Amino acid sequence: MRHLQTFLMIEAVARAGSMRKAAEDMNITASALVRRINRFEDEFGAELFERLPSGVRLNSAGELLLHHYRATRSDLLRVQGQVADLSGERRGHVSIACSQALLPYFLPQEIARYRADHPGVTFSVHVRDRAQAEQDLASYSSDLALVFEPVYLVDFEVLHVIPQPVHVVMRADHPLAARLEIRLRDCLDVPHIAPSAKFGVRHLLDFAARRGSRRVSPVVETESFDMIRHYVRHENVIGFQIGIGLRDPGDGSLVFRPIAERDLPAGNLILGQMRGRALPVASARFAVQLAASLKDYAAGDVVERSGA
Amino acid sequence: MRHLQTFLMIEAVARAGSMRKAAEDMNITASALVRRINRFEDEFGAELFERLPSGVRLNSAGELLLHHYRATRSDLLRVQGQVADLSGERRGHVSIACSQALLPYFLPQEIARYRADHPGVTFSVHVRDRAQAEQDLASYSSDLALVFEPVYLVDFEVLHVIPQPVHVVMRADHPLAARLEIRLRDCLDVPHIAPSAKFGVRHLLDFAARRGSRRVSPVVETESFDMIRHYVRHENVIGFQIGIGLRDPGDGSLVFRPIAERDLPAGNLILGQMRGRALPVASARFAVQLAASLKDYAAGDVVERSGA
DNA sequence: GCGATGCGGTGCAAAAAATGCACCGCCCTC
DNA sequence: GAGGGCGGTGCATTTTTTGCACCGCATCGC
Repeated sequence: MRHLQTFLMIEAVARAGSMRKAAEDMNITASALVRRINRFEDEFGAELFERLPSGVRLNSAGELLLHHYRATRSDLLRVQGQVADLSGERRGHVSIACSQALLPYFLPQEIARYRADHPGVTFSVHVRDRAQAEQDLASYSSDLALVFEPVYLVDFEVLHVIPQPVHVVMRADHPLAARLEIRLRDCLDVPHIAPSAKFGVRHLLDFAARRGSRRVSPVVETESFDMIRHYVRHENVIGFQIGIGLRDPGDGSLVFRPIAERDLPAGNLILGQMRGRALPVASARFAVQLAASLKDYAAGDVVERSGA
Repeated sequence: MRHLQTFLMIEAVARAGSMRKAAEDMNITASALVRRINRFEDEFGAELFERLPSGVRLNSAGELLLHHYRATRSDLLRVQGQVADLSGERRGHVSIACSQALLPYFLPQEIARYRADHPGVTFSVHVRDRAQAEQDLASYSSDLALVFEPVYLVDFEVLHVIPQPVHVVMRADHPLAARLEIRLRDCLDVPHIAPSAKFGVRHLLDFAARRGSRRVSPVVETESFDMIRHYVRHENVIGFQIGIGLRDPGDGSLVFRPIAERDLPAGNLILGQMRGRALPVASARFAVQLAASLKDYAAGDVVERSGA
């Protein structure tokens, strides 16, 4: 859409912090960009940037305008999708911010299933921790968020919730693998690899450990759950992950066990959107499918998938 | 704002029903307009108009887009107002759709009071019946609506309500003027002038009359309450109006009396906006003032103003 | 202390986009 | 079947936008 080009430039300048850098990003000369910005500021009736010696920075007017622009752009895309939809094309785009646990099994399966019915719909999947996911929604960067234990900002609107107990991941020959029930203290007594503090799983572990006057002290701390799943094969430590991110590899090499609920209450896996926003048709429909699948998952498949 | 010019043209075409007429309205040639529309349709990915031999008409894609555009424009104006506000200018514009009863006394007084504090704020006052007022909100033509007995569409969000009994308006020498209490049947027994069916006052009268197996049969029916107030001076009939639209002229020539509540329950005067919409600062503040004034009015001044 | 560097901004000419004019084919009306 | 109104198009013109060269200014590094 051509009429929003000036806004694209404003956004680029805000991101780059400098008109010249932004001009390079947009493949135009600095002078052209400077004049567009200045002309728009004149028409708009207020400056959007503070001019600093080292460049420019959005002022509050600019922040307000940028937010308006993002809302406008997102709404226009929604309308465009709606129009394509009513002409029977079933086109559209879904952008979703999600926690890492969804990446290996759940989300690929869901996206593939959706695309089987609607091949014209494309997807963006953004891996975000729980705080970033909500920022993504607020800035219209993502339509949907599927996150474990979100921070719950005011603009987060919950579409569906399922409980997710934290599981222990370990090799089949780990001493704890034989236990029928795994207590939190057992986990903390043996060497463990854990995600860093910004993730929901770690947050729950830290909280529960403090309650028992213990501390989570991982031998390896990482931001990648993939790393966790693979590391336990190399050194015989235990890792942590929520059930939906785990599936039996089939060769019996890895074992998952939920941690006793009295020690560590299950966290929530939450599907949400930005409060009050009208989603594009494709995103709205995908959200419905996700909610249904989550419901099925919570109802039936937990045992099968978390068993050894 | 320049970047929305194409939308202005689309709106003009939709209104005119013909590209050539719209081009004249916009003071450009038909060819320029045709090409802008066609180019936009290409970029957008769908036609916005049905091409008929006699001209063009919006299709559903066009309707969707036009709604998006109106929302966008209104939001941009809101942002502009907010920015002006944070620079301390207190500029802005308030557009309000209201029933006729508010025109003679209440609204002028409120607007003047608001403008005394904020001289930079301008107003548009649109006289609308109760159905039109809600359409105005839905199409972003008005920020606020102050209407008697609205039809209550889904997108109408109530900000404040006060009850308004229907009053009888008559010359001081009318036989009913001497009564302490006026019954509905008394009104229907004597010649009367009444507003037409689309107004709330008439709606209440019709409903109550039917309940008593009577009919409202006015000697004059009009769309103007001004007409009603003045006509009763020339022929000795009774008229109807809600209290807020009446004030004693001071010379004792006219008399107002509420109709007995057991015959005709009081209607509601409602201040509202479009559901979920973020109002411009000026409109939001004016709405707060209106709500406060309505509350005061309902609490205290009714007796004084409706008395002879 | 003093160039060197990077910043936003400006004058001017070239390039690109939008517009106006004349005109086409079409359909309906009279 | 002629006339008028409709949307649409080729082409020259006008308007707008862009690129290039350059300015004044502040900062940083030596």
